[in-house]
Amino acid sequence: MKIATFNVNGVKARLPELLDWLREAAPDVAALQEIKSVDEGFPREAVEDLGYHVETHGQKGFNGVALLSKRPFEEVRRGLPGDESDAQARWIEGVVIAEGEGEGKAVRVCGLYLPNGNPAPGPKFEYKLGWMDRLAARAREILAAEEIAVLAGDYNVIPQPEDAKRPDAWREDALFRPESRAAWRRLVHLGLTDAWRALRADPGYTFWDYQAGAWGRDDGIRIDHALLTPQAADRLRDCGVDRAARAREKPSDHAPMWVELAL
DNA sequence: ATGCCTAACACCGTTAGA
Repeated sequence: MKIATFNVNGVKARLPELLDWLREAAPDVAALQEIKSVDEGFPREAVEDLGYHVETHGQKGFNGVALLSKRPFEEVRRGLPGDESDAQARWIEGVVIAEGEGEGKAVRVCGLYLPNGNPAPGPKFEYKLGWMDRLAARAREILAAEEIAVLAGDYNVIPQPEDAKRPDAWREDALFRPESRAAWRRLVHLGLTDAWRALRADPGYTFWDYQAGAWGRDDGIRIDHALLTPQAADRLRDCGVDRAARAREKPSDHAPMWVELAL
């Protein structure tokens, strides 16, 4: 089962590129971030025509997440628990039953768009760190359930210096500040596996700024991640970044990242 | 030290992204 995450930077502006990628990469499940659309504005029919079930959690103007799956969703939850006053659409999770011999295996897929947090310090940075605390709390519950689960999305965290072409340029940035990286480590150390870090030694950048020719110089950062519960990590077979999506004429500034689980 | 791009909203610029 192939599970992918893709920050599309506007699903309406990115529709042809999204559809081409879905056809070529053919993920079984895809988590989308920054759909920048309300639920009613999501181009649902075009995606359904490719054989996907669609679940959205959108808002007006910015943020917004969605889950796509070739198999129907058994259960969907919208919004990260822990703060009733949080109106930002950054979390959606669902369960799909993997195809296979005998009884199918249930896989929980959580799609997340972690706050950017700039400028730091400041209220946006505090929101980011608070959101990461709530993420850890939800991760603890998921780990306790001992499920096959994947937490995939735009984490807006550069975990380590080797995850940036120019780490010194990011030292003061909310994506790389010590507080953000410490919160990332607290999350992973609950018992999750960073799929890329587990399988690969090469950089695995997933974001290149539109500005200053970052893509042409491969001046990227690795901020889109898939974290796996032990039950999922046991089944991890492969992972990748679809760099071809970033090389297109009208790309998102992120490339899709995916994991393949043996199910 | 700042802008460099891009998308959305709603205007003919501002906010947000990272």
